[in-house]
Amino acid sequence: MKVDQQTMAAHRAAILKQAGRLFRKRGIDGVAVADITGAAGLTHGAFYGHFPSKAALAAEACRESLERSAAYWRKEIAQARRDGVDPLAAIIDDYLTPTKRDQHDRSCAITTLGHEASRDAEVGPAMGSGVEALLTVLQELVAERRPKAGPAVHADAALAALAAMNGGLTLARLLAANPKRSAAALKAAAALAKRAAD
Amino acid sequence: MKVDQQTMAAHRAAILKQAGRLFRKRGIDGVAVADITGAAGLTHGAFYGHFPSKAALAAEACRESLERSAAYWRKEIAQARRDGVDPLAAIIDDYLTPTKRDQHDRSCAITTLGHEASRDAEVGPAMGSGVEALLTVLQELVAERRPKAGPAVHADAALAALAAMNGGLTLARLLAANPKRSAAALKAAAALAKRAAD
DNA sequence: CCTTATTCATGATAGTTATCATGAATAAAT
DNA sequence: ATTTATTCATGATAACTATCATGAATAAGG
Repeated sequence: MKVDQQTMAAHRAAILKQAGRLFRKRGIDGVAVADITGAAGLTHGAFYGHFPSKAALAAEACRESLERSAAYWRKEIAQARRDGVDPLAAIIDDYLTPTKRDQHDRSCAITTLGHEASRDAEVGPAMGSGVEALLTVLQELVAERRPKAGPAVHADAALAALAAMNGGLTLARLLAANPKRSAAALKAAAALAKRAAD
Repeated sequence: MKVDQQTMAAHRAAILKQAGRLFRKRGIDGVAVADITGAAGLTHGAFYGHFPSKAALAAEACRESLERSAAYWRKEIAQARRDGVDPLAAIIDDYLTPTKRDQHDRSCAITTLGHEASRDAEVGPAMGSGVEALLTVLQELVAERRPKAGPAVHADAALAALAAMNGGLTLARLLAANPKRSAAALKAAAALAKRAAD
């Protein structure tokens, strides 16, 4: 049952999208190829026509997830400017929301998949390039705030801010059994991430 | 082939130790029970006499790994005091070392296992209690530095510092393909973690 | 000593999963 | 319209792995 190129492209995109969602939710090892194709409305047989292996899909899904996040950040920035709000604070606060803490499949792939990715020779580097996309966005915002500082300073501030954001989300999840502590982790990490830019 | 209580306790400890090491290196899903018992010098048959399930082992290994880290931090603190060095800076710098970045099996379990753990109802809370052990150590150091501030401030600073440390290690690993960027991540995160305490 | 309880090794078992093989259906090309 | 190429569904296959069952060896207790 051959399908036209358009639907085939849609199938591929659906597989990629569901992979991004399911991998974040249950981890790469926690999801079977059949789960992904099933969520995309196909059967497992369709898979190997689109991707050479599960690892290749994981690599592409990780990169794509992060690039999608970067694009989302840019939208948030534009909205914040319209609202007269600090764009960096808007990004950070949205990243460290209780909602995102609880819905793994909608939160940053660095946090949910970072380590499973960094163990894999194929997936790790792919994810690294996605990380750079996020850092670029942050770096631009830092540069705007501190025009007198050099690019190295901007780059370091972006790295530090993202580290605090990512770590804060991880801690908040591990402390989920104690809601107050978990909320405190989100708040403290957000505050520190903001300081990183100053 | 029954063994005496002492060797049996040693076997159990060996399983736990190897589990901590292998889980950090390859992830919980990436290690088979037989791998762990094998590394401990036993066969898979010995396992279920010591632990009711692999998940139970994972929970205990995670908690134990972090408590071991907390104990290690206390030793580092004592040494730093003898050397007249800032204890907090010593801990942070040691956490964010290139060596620890590269040797996953010797680094902090929060970073290597945090998300695999937080997805599991049994392992996540066990790890949360280990996280609290680490936070307690950091909080004491912050309290020492800022005696005038209240305990809530100390707690927040500890959370923020650990977030930056953990996130910095994650980023450094994902950026490993680019050594300069990776090193910059370690450095920037360390600097920010130190600021968290001030 | 001799009995008993127990630890570990060996060997199933059952379930899962990545990947491959085949064929039906159909888009695209002629 | 007919042929060709290709996408997806169905159905293997071959590993792998958590866990259980059994038995040999032996520590502990009498």
